[in-house]
Amino acid sequence: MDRTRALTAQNPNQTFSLRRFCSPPMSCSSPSNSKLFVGGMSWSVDEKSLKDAFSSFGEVTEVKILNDKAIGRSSGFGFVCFTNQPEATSAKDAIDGKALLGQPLRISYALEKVRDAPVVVHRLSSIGNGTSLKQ
DNA sequence: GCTGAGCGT
Repeated sequence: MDRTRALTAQNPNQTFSLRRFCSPPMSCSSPSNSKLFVGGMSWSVDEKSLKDAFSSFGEVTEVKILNDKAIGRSSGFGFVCFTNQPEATSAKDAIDGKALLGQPLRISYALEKVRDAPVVVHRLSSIGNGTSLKQ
C-alpha cells in the first residue's frame, strides 16, 4: 500500500534537453561571405594564432583583430575571412566552442560591415530631366 | 597579474 515513491508530476531524473537550439541556420545565420566573427578569445591572442587555427580548416584570406575602444584593453574579438564559404562554415563549426589560449572562443558570421557609405547616391545625373525644353 | 560582451579603418 505504501508507495515508496509518490507519483509526482515531475520526475527529478528527467533531464530535459534544454540545450541551445539556436543552431539551425534559420535564426541569424546569414553568411554573406566567408567572413567570420571571432570573439571570446583571450585578450592576448594574435592574428597569426587565429589564422593558424583557421587556416587548418581552410584557406584564410583575411584575418583581422580589433582592440577595445575606450578602455583600450587587449584585442578580444576579430574577423576571419575565408576563400570559400564551406571552409569558413567548417572552421566556424569546428573552432567555435573550442578554447584558444585557455579561453573558449566564440565564432559567428560577421555582419557585412560596409566600409563605404551606407548610402550610394553616386550623384544624380538626372537634373535636366531629359526634356529640358524651355519654351 | 587585471576584465569577458561583442561586429572592424
